[in-house]
Amino acid sequence: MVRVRFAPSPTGYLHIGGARTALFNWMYAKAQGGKFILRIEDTDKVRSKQEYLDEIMDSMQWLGLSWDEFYKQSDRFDLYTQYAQKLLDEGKAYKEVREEGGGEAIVLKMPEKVIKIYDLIRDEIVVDTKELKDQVLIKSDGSPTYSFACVIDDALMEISCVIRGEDHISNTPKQIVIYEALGFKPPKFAHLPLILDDERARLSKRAGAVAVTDYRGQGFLPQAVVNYLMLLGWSPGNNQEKVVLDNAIKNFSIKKINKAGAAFSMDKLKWLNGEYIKEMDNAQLSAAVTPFLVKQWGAGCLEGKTLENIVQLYKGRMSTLLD
RNA sequence: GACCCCAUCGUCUAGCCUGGUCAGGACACAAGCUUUUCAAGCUUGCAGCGCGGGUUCAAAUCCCGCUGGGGUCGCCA
Repeated sequence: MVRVRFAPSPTGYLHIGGARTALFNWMYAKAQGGKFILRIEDTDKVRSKQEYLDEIMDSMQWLGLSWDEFYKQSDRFDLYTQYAQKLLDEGKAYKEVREEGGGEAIVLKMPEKVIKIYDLIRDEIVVDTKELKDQVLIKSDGSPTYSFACVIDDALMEISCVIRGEDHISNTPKQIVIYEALGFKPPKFAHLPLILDDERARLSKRAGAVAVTDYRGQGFLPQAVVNYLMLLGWSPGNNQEKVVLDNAIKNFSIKKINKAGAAFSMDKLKWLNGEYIKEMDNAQLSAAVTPFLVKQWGAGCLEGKTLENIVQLYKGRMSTLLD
């Protein structure tokens, strides 16, 4: 049974890179007849915010990425503490008193060995634990660290393949050590290439829109965003650009995902969006455009047939609903 | 800096695994057609295997090195 998850932390809005990670997980689950799990990694009590959680779920729904199961790590703190205690009892971890502020953290001893990661996209990645330090499992405030909670949840939720961004490659070996200490079998991994801006640097705010909601606000259709995102690092083959989602799912294969980072192109997204706009009928398009008109000019400025006629006129030249 | 990942047109990519098709498509760009004009549409064009060594009759494709880019080095996730 294929079980995959998307695990955002509600410390910010859902950005376009996260959205693609979610999309690939979702497509893989659909393609394999598996389950797609949304797990909120809200172990950082200070930075996690309800408004971000709402925005993340809202963005995913807008994109059509529905989940089969839902969990929040903040509901599961007892579990993490239990497993940490177990490692303590087995002598695999030790307590460490924090110099400032006090409090005891639980830290995993790093064994000496060579770790092999099996990555579906990159094949085998080998790392010597000599490169790694002992890992904090439970912070001195009692909350689990990212890696510890992540490993326990992935194991307990029986995640078959962890599909996440390439920025997580370097903490994969640390996590494998935790799996082994706990006696869990590590899942498969697939590390997605990162989405870069037009200067090939990591996507950041100055590159324009980053949040999924920004694209929504700028008049992009969810189908276009989804279509564009799946083309970043993957191709359905046979020279298709405008992809029917069901066909894409049918053709989806993790092994065909690219290894190299992909630069985000607003031009191509706009073109795709225009293509989707052209195929909408006037009534649909009028309805889609109305919220933007209301926002700009107030309610009731254009309605019914008049709007449909105008929309008909402009359909060919629009690349976003804002136009 | 250390460790890890990566490398096909400006950009996204097909091709790479199982060497032998003028390296294919798309966005952008340019020109033309069409159009009262602008878009759209159609046609055409421009443009690429980072470099150097191997292996081979033959390398974008396999191997090594270099260069370049990216990622990670938190009691953040």
